[in-house]
Amino acid sequence: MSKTQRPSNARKRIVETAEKLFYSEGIRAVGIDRVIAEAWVAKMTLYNHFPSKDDLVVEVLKYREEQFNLYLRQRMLEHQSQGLNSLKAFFAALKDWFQCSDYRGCAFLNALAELADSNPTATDFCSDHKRRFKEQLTEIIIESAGTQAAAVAPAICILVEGAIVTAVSEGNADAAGIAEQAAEILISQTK
Amino acid sequence: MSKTQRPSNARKRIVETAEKLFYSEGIRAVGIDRVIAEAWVAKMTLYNHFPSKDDLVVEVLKYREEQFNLYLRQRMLEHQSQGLNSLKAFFAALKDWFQCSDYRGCAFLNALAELADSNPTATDFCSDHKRRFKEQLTEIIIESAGTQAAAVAPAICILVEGAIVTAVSEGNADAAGIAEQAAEILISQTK
DNA sequence: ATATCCATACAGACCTGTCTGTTTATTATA
DNA sequence: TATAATAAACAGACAGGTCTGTATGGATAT
Repeated sequence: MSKTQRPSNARKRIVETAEKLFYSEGIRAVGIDRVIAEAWVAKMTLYNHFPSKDDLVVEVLKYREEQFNLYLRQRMLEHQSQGLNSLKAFFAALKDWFQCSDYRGCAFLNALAELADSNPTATDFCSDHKRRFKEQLTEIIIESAGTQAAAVAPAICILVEGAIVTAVSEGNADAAGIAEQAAEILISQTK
Repeated sequence: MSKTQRPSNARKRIVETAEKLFYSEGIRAVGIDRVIAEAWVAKMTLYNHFPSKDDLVVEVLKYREEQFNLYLRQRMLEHQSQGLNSLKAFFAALKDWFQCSDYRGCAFLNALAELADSNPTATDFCSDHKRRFKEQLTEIIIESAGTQAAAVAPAICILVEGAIVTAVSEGNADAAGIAEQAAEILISQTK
């Protein structure tokens, strides 16, 4: 435990800056020098907090998961307060995300794509994230459509993953609405 | 046009080797030296055929599309000869693909993820590929389920994209069957 | 005899990670 | 309250390696 600033200010700046750069330009495309320059931090400060870039990447992914969950939850609450059930609110939040100017798909799928086997801790975390995301989405489905709807939860999760990547390749947010309509049809089949 | 070997043997080896390495380890993760070493080619031979690595990447993606189309078509024909209609044959071929030992998702989505804006020609080609893929799949859907099924073609395309990435993050081919079931439900709704 | 290909060295930039030493700010002690 | 000790961050040079791309010269084959 440090005695000066407990959650070190520099460390926070490093993670936030790296998250932004890694997501927007790619992990391999961004060097340590870029991170320390834009975080206004000395190189040794970074290496005092993180043993290596690979370790920084893992911390950045953990931070990204937290921030992403916060973002999605907050957007969902917004839409739920306007009368949408939790599943509709989820898809509305998904569309909000797709429409962000800096949207570049799922950070964890991107990391899986570019890191391959070079950073197993990071890629394992990405797979774990996807499992957690699937569980959360399944709960949302059950909450707004009943337990019998759990039968189509895996299919809806696949729809959501497909919408995420389609929004990237097509450059628009149309996939959110299409996936939502399909999800509703699948759910209606379980009743 | 060269007068010795028209479709130069060295060029072919370069593209095939680069395709294999880029797909399995990532484009940025593989340097030119790796490519020339494993292709048994001199560095100048590579740079005589391709002005830069970015240009090689584009050629590799074009080659990948050809090879992928050949693979999928061939697998589909195999399954169609066993009595499956074209859509069922498509999903069976998709599952075959997922089960390849070297499966690492869609090369074009992976390239979009790691190249970002650093190679616009390549990323444009990836988006174009996805558009072509969507058109082909739509034709398959119409062929095996009728023109009215075209209404759910965009949703089925999203299911397929989702299955492709889910097969990566989950490390198995289950998503193929789940996506297929969902696609059948969506199609049955159009009748 | 012309073009392709091979082998190798090289330039210059960039990469991760280390080292040294200075500054700053908080904490402990006199 | 003044001072010493401690810890964190800063600045910047540096090592060793890898990257892309170029240059040179010799081998091979049509």
